[in-house]
This record gives sequence, structure tokens and C-alpha cells, in this order.
Amino acid sequence: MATIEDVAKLAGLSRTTVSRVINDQPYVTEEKKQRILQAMDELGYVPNSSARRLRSQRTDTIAVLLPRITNPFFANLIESMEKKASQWGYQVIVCQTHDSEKKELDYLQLLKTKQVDGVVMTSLCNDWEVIEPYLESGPIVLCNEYMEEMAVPMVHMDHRKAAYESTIHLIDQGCKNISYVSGGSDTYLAEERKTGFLKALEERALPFLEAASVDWAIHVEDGRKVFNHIKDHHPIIDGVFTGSDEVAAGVVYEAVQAGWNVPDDLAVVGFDNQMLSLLMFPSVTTIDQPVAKMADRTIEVLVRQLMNPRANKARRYIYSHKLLVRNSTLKKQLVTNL
Amino acid sequence: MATIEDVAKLAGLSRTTVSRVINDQPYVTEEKKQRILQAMDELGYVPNSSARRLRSQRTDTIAVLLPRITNPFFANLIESMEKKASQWGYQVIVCQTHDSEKKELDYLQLLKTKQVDGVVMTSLCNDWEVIEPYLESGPIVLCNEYMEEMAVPMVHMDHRKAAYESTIHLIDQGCKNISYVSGGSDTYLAEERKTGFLKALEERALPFLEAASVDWAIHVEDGRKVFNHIKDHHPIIDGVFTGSDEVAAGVVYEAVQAGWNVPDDLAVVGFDNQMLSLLMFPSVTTIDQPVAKMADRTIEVLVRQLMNPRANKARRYIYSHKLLVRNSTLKKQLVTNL
DNA sequence: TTGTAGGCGTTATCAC
DNA sequence: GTGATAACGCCTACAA
Repeated sequence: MATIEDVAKLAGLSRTTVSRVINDQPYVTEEKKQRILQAMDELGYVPNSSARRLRSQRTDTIAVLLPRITNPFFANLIESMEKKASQWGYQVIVCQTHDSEKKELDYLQLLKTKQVDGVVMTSLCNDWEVIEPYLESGPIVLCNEYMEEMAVPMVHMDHRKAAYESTIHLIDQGCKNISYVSGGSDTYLAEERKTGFLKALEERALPFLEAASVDWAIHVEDGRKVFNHIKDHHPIIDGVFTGSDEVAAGVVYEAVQAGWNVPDDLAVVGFDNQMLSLLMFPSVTTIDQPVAKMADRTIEVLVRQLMNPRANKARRYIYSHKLLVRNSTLKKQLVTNL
Repeated sequence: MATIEDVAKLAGLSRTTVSRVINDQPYVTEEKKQRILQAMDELGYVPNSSARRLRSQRTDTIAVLLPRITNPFFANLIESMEKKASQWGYQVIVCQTHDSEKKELDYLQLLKTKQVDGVVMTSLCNDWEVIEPYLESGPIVLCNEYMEEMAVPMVHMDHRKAAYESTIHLIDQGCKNISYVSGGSDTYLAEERKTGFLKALEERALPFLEAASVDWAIHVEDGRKVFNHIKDHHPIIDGVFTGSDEVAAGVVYEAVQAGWNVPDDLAVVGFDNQMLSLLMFPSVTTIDQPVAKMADRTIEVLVRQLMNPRANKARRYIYSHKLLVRNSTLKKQLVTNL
């Protein structure tokens, strides 16, 4: 492997001059520059990135923590973040926590060990007190996940409002017995959604049917189980709120299989506007998040903080959702599949 | 940021001894070891990974190149690879090429610049002649994508056979005019599929309807366009072969919307057995790939080569698929939605 | 405009 | 068992 020294020798110049050429710095005669470029070419020289990192104390790399990349919401987030980051000259590394507190901390270690310059967290497993100390090692930006009053930038939607709206929509469609189906994480975000859901019930003077609710549903499979649970134990349920299009799809699928009429027997709302929700039959009402915008903003905020470490650390960027009404909730009306 | 030197000073010992403790090497008295561990703890010391990398010439990192992470097939692949790699103490970095030759080469640069120890390629944009030289910088393993006779390990399915089988299945169901819908990449893999498709037609003495075929379909949206194309210009088509569940889903969706009967008017097969294909109505016949097995094997082969650079470089690992027959192809028969 | 030299934090080698 | 010391490859004052 050729080093800068080899190039310098071959070109008959010093390491310094070669380094200047590598880094596009001024004060190099065009002629010598050419000589060096040729030497680099001849030797197939490429700068060793570990050495550069060690020397410059920068990695030009950002870690993005997320639960699992197979969740299309996070896949889309990464997709956009990576695009944006590369525009700024940053690499993105994908870190799947699989909802494990330990893994989350392991990945935050990347910040300490200087393998990355900054971190984006899209979910939170550990308590904030545990995470906060890592801020000493580099900036962290929250995207999607959020909390009250923290000294880090946060980019997110108002999940309370989103949940409120879709619940109101269910009620408007005539649902009286709504089951609340969630994934069981006890994050602030989950809490927000539940708050919004409960607020809607309260406003319309409907009871919260805790027994008929579920807090362990994450995947399509779980959604199917949820439906069977409802059918067998709580057939009174006529509406389902879920925090995930996958789960909603599972519920709808199984309900249809069982001969239930969706939405007339059971109306279902999802979350995230994944392709799936549109393609299901019937198509599933859901909440559209401005994923690309949030991703872009997140990277922008992080990069800005990387460039200017004493930037305002506490700003919040709140994006608005869109309730997409589809056939899984349009009761007793003649509609075309959107 | 504390360095090894700081720890050494605080413990009243030398860097060497500290280094020994860090790396679990013998020849350190238990007592001094404890002193050092305490010092590390006190200073919040963590080894600087750039320095280690520079010194050891290893990164313990593997790059996985793929077209786009939003494609569930690749997301699943990454999911498994990461799990396996971490068991071996390797990190995985996800590199999206977006089918760009330039990006693919940019990422292969990681190998040259020593940012990663090895590379997995799951798709191929550039010609092999362009990629081959990078082998000098470190091992490359192909997963999913493959070619004839190359000096790198390859882990993949027999796509020719898979395509052959699903085409035969279409024909067995009574299809006489089958449209071949692909994504237009001219990789060996795509060629293999087409070969299998053509072989089936030939065996059953059916013509290849080139005019009614399409080579630009990748996403759900494309699938919808494909259907409309067929409806408007080639209504004679009664079967569609696609190399992607997304495209198949788009075709099925649009066909149902247009009032066609799937499968009786139009039978459709997909590829990859994504959740989508099961949940669609009607559910979509598809090819199941042993994703996790291929991913595991790929990482194993790569790691083995990393540990023993002169291992057999040319081995092939071929996995078998499974044709999952579902309702999108079961013509004129009474079946339940699987 | 170019070169010299020191150090980023670690580990391997070799003495003691 | 332990500790100097010399790299790993690069960048950057500072000198020339």
C-alpha cells in the first residue's frame, strides 16, 4: 500500500507538498501539482482514512440509531438521511438497536470512541439520564422520537395530535368501542399517542376499553393475532387504533379472512402511510408523516452543530401530519378504493 | 478526552501495561490490573478507534453494497448479515448504490482507503473488469448477484431455475400469452431469469411476446403502469412474469381496480416473497428465497477469508428457492386465500 | 512556494 | 512482569 511518503519520493518532493495537493490547498506550482498527481496515479495511491481520522480528529461519519431497518418507516428515513448527509460530505452508518438498551449504548459508544462525529437517534430505549452523558462526546439529534424539555435538537411530528385526529375520525365514522393497539414501548412518543387517543375518547364521552386493548403488537403477524383476540374475547369492538401500518394490515387481513366486513364491522386505522396500507384490500386509513423533510432537517441540524459546536442545542422542529382517509374506515358509504 | 497515557500516569504505570490490560493480554499482575481498570474508570477512558485502526491495520468493519435499503429484500439481507457479523465482532456498514456505477466505485474505495476490511456486493452495476482490481485491497464476496467463473466466492440462488418454474406454473394454469416484466438491469442475474423464462416458453412451444414485455419496472407504481400498458395495448396478455413482488403487487392492484379478474383474466407471479405478496388481495404467487441462510453464509465466507487470506476464493454456494403458489395464479379453482 | 519536524493514540518489539 | 521506544500514515506550525 503506497503512502504519502512513497508519492513524495517518486515525485521528488516532500510529504507536505503532496499533502497540499491531496487537500486542494494553495501554494503549489501547477507543474509540481501535475508531477504529484501523476505519481499518485502511478502508485495507485489513496490516503489512508484511519490516519487522516487520527490526525484530524474527525471521521465525517454520522451514526443513525434505529430499531430495525426492515421497518419501512425507518428504511425511508435512512434513505433520505443518507442522501442529505452525502451532500454535506458525511457518511451515514446504520445502527440497529432491535429495541435493546444494551445495543443502544453500544452504538452510542461509537461517539465516545470517535468512530463517528455525531449521532441521530430515531428511537429511545434507555432513560434520558443514561444517554445524556454521551453528549459530552459529540452532538446528538433526535428525529421522530422526542421528549419534553431536553437540551438536544428534536425533529418530529405531533404524535398526540395525529392520534387524536385519527381517533376522532373513527368516532365520526360511528365507532363506539375502540381498541387501542400499540407496540408496548414506553417512550414519550408512545405516551403522546395514547394521550391523544384518550383525549378524543374523553371529548366524545366514550369509555377506554382497557381490557380489549393490546400493547404487544409490532408486526403483521401480531396484527392477525390482535384480530383473533378481538373476535374471540371482545367481539363488541367496532374500531381499532394502531400505531403501525403493519399491525393494521394484519388486523384487516385476518378480519377479511374471517368474513368480517371492514370497515362496517370493524374500522381500522394505521400509522406511517406505508405502501402496504394503500395496497391492502380494503385500503387502510393512515397517518402520513413527512419523512423526507424530517430526515433532511435532522441531518442539516446535526451538521450545523458539527460545524458550530456552540449552536443552539435545544431547538425543536415540529412537522405536521396528514390523515389519509381510506376504505378501512369509511363506513357504510359508497366509495372507490383510493 | 483521556488517552492511554493519562491512564498510565494516573495508575503510575506505563502505556504498555495499560495496553496489555485493554487487550486482555497476560503478564500483568492482578493488582496492577485492578489499579489500571480503576484509573480507566475514573477518567472515563475509551480507546480511540482511529488510532487502533491505524496501528493494527484493521477496522473490523464490513461494507455491504446494495441498490436501496427501502427494498425489503435487501433490508432483510442486511438484517441477517448484521446479526451474523456482530457475532464475529464485525460491524456492518450499509452502502446504497442506487444502481449508480459511480457510487458503487465510491463505496469500493472504502476497501482501498482501509475503512473496511471486506466487502459484500449484492448487486453489480459496473462490469467485472472494473471491480476486479479492488480485490487487491481486500476480499469481496458476492451475495444474491452472481456470474460465471469468477475468482470470488458467490452465495446465491439459481434464478434461472426459479424463473423457469414460475413460468411453467403460469403455463400450467392455462396462460398462453405471457408478458415478461423486468427492471431493465443487464446483470447476469437478470439474464439468468430471462433465460429460464424463455426456456419454459420454448419447452411448451409458446411464443415470446417481446412487444408486450417491459424492462423498466421496479416499483409498485411501475407495476400499475405495466397493467395499464397491457390493458391498452396488449389485452391479449393473460399472464405476467415479474422479477419483483412490488411490481407484481402494482399489476394486481391496478388490474383489480380496473375490474379485471385476477387470476382468471390475468395471472401474475412475483419474486422474493415479501409480506406484501401475501397480504394483497388476491395474494400473489411468488418465489421464496432463503434470505437468512444466504446472508449468514455470506458473512461466514467473508470472515473466513479475512482470517485466512489465502482461503479458497472461488467457491460457490447455491441455495434453492421455493415457489409459493397463491391466488394470483390459481385460475378457475375454488381456493381459500392462503 | 516548499520543506522540516512533531505529534495524533495505539500497539509491537525488545530490552530489563 | 514491566517499561522505553519506534512505528502506523497523515497534517500543520514553523522555517526557509
